[in-house]
Amino acid sequence: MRVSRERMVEHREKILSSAAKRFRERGFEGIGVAEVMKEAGLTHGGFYGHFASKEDLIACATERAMSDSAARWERVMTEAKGDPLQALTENYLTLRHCKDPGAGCLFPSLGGELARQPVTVRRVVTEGLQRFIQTLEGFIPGRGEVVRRKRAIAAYASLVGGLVLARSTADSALAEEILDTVAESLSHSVASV
Amino acid sequence: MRVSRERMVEHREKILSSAAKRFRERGFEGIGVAEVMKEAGLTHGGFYGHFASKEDLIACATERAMSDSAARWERVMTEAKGDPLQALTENYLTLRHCKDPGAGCLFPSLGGELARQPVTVRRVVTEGLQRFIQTLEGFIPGRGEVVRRKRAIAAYASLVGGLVLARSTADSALAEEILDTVAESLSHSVASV
DNA sequence: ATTATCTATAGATCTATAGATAATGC
DNA sequence: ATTATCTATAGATCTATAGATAATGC
Repeated sequence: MRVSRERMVEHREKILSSAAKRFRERGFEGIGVAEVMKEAGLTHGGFYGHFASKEDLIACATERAMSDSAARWERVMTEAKGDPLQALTENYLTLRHCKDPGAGCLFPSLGGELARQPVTVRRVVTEGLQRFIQTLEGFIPGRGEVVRRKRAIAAYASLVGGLVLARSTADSALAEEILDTVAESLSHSVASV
Repeated sequence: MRVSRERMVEHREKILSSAAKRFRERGFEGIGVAEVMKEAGLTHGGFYGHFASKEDLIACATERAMSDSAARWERVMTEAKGDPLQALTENYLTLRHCKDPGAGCLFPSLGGELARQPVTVRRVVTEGLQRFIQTLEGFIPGRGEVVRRKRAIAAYASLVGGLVLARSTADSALAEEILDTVAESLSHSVASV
C-alpha cells in the first residue's frame, strides 16, 4: 500500500518519537524494531524503507532525544523567574524525572549504553553534548567564558550523576535524599560565585 | 563430569568474576550465559547448577562488582598521603577508568540498566550504595555527620556523572576536559570546608 | 484525464542467537 | 558437568500490491 509523501514523513516522525521514548525507558536493546513499528501503527517490514538498520534508528532517535531535551531545558532556564540553574535543577532533580525516563535526559537512562555504541551514534552524542554545555554556559554567572564553561560542565555532571544514583536504588527515601542533596549542593556552588 | 565441593566454589567464583567484568563492559544484555561459562572454562548447560537464572547471576555479579569497588576505593582513601577525597577523585576521574569499565565503578557502566532491573537486583544495589556512602562519609571532613553525609552524596554524584559524560563522547579532548573539570570542581568544594 | 511507472507498505520468511531444559556420563 | 535440544525472539530480507506520482494525450 503506497502512501503520500507527507504521510511518509509523518510515519517517520512517529517511528522516531516512539523509539526516542522507548529507548530511554527500556534501553537500546529493550525494544525491537517490530514493536517500535507497531507503536507507530505500522508493520515490521516497512521499517527498512525508513531506516537502513536498527543502528541507524538508534543514531536518529538519539539525536531526536537530545534536541528535545535541549529545547526543554533552554525553555526552563529562559522562563526562570530567579536563577536559571536553580530552575533547571528543580526541573531535573525530581522524582517526576526519575520516574519518567522516556521523556527525560538521555544520559542517566542510556549513559552506559551510549559508551558502547559505534562512532556514528557517539558523534551525534558528542555534538549534542557540546551544544548543551554551551547553552548551559550562557545561563551561568562568572567573569570569563572559561570559568562559566567549567561551571556548566561540573553542574551537568552533578545533575546526571544525581539522577543515575537516585534511579538505581530501590529505596525511595534514599532516592529523594540523593536528589535533594545534590540540588542543595548545586545551589551552594552557585551562591559562592 | 562431577567435581569436588571446593572446585565447585572455584567455578562459581570464576563465573561471577567473569560476569561482573563483562556486564560492566558490555551491559547485562551484552553477554550471554553461554559466553560467561565459556570464559570460566565451563559449558553452557552447567550454568543452571550454579544459578537459578540469568537474573540471579545479574544480582550476584552486581553484588560482587560493588563490593570489589568498595574495597578498592577504601584502600585508595586509606593509603592516601593527603586528602582522601582527592585521592579517590584522582583514581576515579581518569582516562584509565574511562577505558576500563570492566574493572571500574558499576554506576557509570550500568546505571541506566540498573534502574530497569527487578527489585531483587535493585535491593542489592541499594545496600551497596548505602554502604559506600557511609564509607566515603568517614573520609570527608565536616563538623557533623549530616553535613559529611551530604558532602559524600554530592561528591559521589559528581564522580558518577563526570564519568558518564566523559565516556559518552567520541571526542577524547572533550572527555579529558570533563574529567579534569569535574575533578577541579570537587577539589574546590573540599577546599571550601 | 488516461496510462504507465514508481515505491512505501504488508505479510511471510530466513537466520542467528539467547535463555532454558533434558538426557547422559562420571 | 557435558552434550544435545527446545523455544522464543530479534534483526533483516523478499515478494506482491495498493495507491501516489509522473508522463502523456486531448
